Amino acid sequence: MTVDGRLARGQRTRTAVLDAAVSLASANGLDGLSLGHLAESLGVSKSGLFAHWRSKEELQLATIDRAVAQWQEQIIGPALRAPRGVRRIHALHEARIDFYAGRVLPGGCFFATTEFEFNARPGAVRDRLADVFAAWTRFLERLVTEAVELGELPAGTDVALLAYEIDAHGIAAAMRSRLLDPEVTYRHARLGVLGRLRALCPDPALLPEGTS
Amino acid sequence: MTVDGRLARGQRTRTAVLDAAVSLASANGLDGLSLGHLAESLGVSKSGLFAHWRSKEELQLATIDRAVAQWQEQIIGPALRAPRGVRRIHALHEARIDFYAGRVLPGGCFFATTEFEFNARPGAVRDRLADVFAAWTRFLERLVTEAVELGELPAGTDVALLAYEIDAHGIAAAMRSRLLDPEVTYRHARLGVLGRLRALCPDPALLPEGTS
DNA sequence: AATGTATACGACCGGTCGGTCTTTTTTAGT
DNA sequence: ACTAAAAAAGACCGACCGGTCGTATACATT
Repeated sequence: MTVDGRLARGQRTRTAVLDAAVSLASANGLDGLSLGHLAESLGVSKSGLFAHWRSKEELQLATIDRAVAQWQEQIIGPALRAPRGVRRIHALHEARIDFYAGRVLPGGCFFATTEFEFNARPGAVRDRLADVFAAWTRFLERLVTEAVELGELPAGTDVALLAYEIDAHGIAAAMRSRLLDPEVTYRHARLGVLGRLRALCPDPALLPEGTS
Repeated sequence: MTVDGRLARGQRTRTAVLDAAVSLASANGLDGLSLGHLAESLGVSKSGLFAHWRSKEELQLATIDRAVAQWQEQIIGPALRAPRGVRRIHALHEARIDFYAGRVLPGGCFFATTEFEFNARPGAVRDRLADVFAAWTRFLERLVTEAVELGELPAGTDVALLAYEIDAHGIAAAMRSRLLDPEVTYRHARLGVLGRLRALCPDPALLPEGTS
């Protein structure tokens, strides 16, 4: 342990370091995350980080895992408390928008940023990101499939396409943090998926009011 | 001039360098574009680049301008050859998709990549990118406004929102080059905007067949 | 062919990066 | 209070970055 208990061994402090890493990486990217800057922002020497993670890549992987955990706690969790079907899809989407709308730091979604960085760079980080995205896609498709099975969406719904649309709308909302009108971005994110669901769902009472 | 005439002064070779810069920057980002790598890929010494551009930032700005020129030649131009209204909007969207679908290099859209990089980094490059995006948004909104004025879209259409949707669909198509199913990406990009226009346009004969 | 000039090149500079190593400080046990 | 173990700190390394400079070379003119 350290003098002031700010960091060092122990799971609690480890996640504190990773939370800072997620925050910095969301703004500057997982590569742009300099170990020196990270250490400085934590009030720690750079070499101290190497006591807990052997290399930068290992810290990057741990950072991804931490971001996934945050994602599950703050987005997946609330969505699963809504009833199955289109209401759960809608709740998930709202949770995503709230999650990013509440962010003070620029850079938008951690995963959108890192995806751009490692898109064309093979390696362990890219593989991990691919796994995360595959799981996220499967989760979205499962939610859409459930809504179809409940009769809340038409039987012929293109599950993969609708899941992609839901995802893409949220990504677009997260990525344009500065250069475009944030009010339009917000309207697009809120109304895009909602309007799509309302157009497909035969029971309008399941979704709140709103036009797209 | 050089021995083999591959580059050096003259507008033609200058644009050749910038085309290579656009290509590399699309994959690795405008910052990740190392002057050493760019020079090596062109068979030129790094210092030779500084004879034509004083600094990396100046070359980055020139690269942006070159990408804009490519954009106008290959996307804006074909779209303007289509009749005003929803058909022009659709033609523009098709040209974008074809443009990126034909790319062999990964990384997707040059502007999407660079936007992520310079989103939160003030400077001349960010300002230039902001200008490009503002002009692009104005162009899209003008196309939508024209379609409304022609009666091909409802009078109450939310121009800014629809323009944003058209843009976001294309961005989403360009960005997910590796980690997600490209076939779904393509379907989403093709059918998303088309379905949106068909839902809004009272005259279905103006648009090709297709479901979303 | 000789010469003057423009130009491309290799070497080099300061700075930052990820990563290692040695030293110093702090903690825990007796 | 003394010692041993653990850990944080800081100096340091090689590699790479953007950028500069002196030099060698190839061209154009006469």
